[in-house]
Amino acid sequence: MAELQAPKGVPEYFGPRGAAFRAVREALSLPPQRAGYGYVELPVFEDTALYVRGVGESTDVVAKEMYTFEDRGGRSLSLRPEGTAGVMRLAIEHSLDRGQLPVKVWYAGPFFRAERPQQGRYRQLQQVGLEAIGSSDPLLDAEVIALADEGFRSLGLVQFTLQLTSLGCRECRPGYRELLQGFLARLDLDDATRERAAINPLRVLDDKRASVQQQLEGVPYMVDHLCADCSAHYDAVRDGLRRLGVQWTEAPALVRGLDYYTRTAFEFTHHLLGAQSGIGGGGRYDGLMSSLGGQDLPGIGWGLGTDRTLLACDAEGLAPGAGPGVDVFGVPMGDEARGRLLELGHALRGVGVRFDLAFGERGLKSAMKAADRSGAPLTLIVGDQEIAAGTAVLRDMASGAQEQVPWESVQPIVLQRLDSSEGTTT
RNA sequence: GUGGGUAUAGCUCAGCUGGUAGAGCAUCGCGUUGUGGUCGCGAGGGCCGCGGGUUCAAGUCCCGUUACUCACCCCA
Repeated sequence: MAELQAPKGVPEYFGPRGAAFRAVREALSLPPQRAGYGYVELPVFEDTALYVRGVGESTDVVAKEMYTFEDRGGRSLSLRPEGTAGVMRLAIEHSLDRGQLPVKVWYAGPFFRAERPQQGRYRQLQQVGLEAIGSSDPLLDAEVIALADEGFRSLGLVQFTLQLTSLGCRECRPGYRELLQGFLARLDLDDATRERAAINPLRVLDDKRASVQQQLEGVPYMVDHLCADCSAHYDAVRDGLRRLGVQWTEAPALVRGLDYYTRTAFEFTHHLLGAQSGIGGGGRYDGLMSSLGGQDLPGIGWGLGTDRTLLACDAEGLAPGAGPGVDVFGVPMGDEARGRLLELGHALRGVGVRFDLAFGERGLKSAMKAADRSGAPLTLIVGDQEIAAGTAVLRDMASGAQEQVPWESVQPIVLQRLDSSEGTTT
């Protein structure tokens, strides 16, 4: 056991796993990029008050899962537990809300929650997120949802469901909330649940315990008590999803852990993941910006779990980012050959060929072994004979076929071979 | 925060009723001259998580502790 270990609950990715992780992140962030979302790089920590006001004081995320600390100036800071609040702050601070609307941004990176770790639940979790601020068009909701769906599908995932509901607005939610609290008050619940029912009654709906679920028979749902506007909005969202060919399941008991959600709320659930099955989720947050001191602009967004999406890929037998890391591997015999291959490789990289080289003084055999392990389809072998003849040996690793190539024509020939074997990537 | 499980080689694990440690994979080398993947041979690598106890003797039994892990809670 190593003396120094990574902090508890922090996943690390390296080797093929690192490639897979990166591939997942890219796949999830590609749809937003193609839809005109701009990249934002956000701070990893913010003023604690931002999360208390934005995410909600009563949420578990803020109440007991934040990494909060004081800096040297006595300011209370917190590692970001989610991304939306930070984007709102950035948009307000830099007056993005005064410009072209909607403001569409995406981001990716680590978030932090001090939870007890388990499969798919980490203290440092990775997300790809997106926010669209300044439009309440229900078709935007549909598009936002479709962009998430597209990301998952582009990885080859199919064993997941989109759960969809509407959480109402400040007009219809209070009435429903009272109705629900009235219902919950008559149930036999433990203290903790009773308290939750008082603070955020919606939360009780997705309690997984059978003892609670049995009693929820006949509970009123928000979707059945939407005001006319919310109801029309929800209909239009569903219509948009139909146009985009996105399938969903009505999930009236769906609850989001963050307080700011209004109207459209959704979650992507993977069927093969066990307890931590949510691979992404989001929704509308029409009152959030004004509550943080900005204009009263509506917004919608999502966060997709990069770690969990990778686990979902595992579960479905998918291997994102697999394949060789380089196209050509250099096998030198002798110092002069190594130096020449270093130069040649540099030039090859310049035209987009991925190249690696057997560094160090090693024998041909061992260098060939390294070439094999690199996965490169082509190997360039150079020794004294080749130097004398002004050539290099180009070996096709799959077939074992070798050819003498004039030094000056190595580059075009390599490009041609890579092109014809079509196994190239960027 | 609440419950359960597991800690032995880099990785995956075996080690039955206590007798001072094994396999597969991986790594490195060899199988003669400048050729990888297959095959054969060999080598390196372990305070058996940590601390205490029982015993002539503990990887093995008991207690504690720490870490990991799964589930609840919560969420990505």
